[in-house]
Amino acid sequence: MSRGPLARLSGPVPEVAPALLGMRLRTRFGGEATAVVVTEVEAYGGADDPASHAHRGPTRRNAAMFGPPGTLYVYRSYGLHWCLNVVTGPEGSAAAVLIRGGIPAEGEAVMARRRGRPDHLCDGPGKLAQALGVTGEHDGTSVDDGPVRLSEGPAAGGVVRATPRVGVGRAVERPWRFVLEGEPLSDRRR
DNA sequence: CGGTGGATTCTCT
DNA sequence: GAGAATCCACCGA
Repeated sequence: MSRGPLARLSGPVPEVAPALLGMRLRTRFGGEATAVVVTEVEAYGGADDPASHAHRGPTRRNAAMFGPPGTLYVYRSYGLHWCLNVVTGPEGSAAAVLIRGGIPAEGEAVMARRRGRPDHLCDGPGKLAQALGVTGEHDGTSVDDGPVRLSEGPAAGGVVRATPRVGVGRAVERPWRFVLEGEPLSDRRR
């Protein structure tokens, strides 16, 4: 991966994460395409980040985190939800960006069907993965040429706000959650 | 080899 | 605002 939209995946993860805001995340399964524009992300480091799944080194679950930039890392959360991350690399460093929220951009009806409701389609990491149809079977695939792809989104004009990460007790001093301000993220507190 | 708790979400009060 | 639902990787024994 050397050029194109994915080139911005290279660099320190706290800098790469906000650069993903405004990008388009798209899936297509069985002829049904869905996509969102990313509006909320969180950066996670590797061994140096006590809040990261990779903090204690490679395991079977987090193996994808150690892959090259653009690798998808999908894990199960609280036993029932899937959460989707994009590895930023460099390979072996296990840095990744958790996609926490977005705005429906394509296939909204399909997303609503998968979610079982017409609203709150992707305003949370578990909801976003469900709406896009992303599950553990996509863990380790590439957002460059896999079933889940990241591409240039609409011109991003919003202001980026940085806050502490959600649900993370350790390393609270790192404001590694980034939100595209002014977007209709409804009732999200925190 | 069993207990534990999490980068969450939904429903009900 | 609180509690339940529900899985499995990880840790301690």
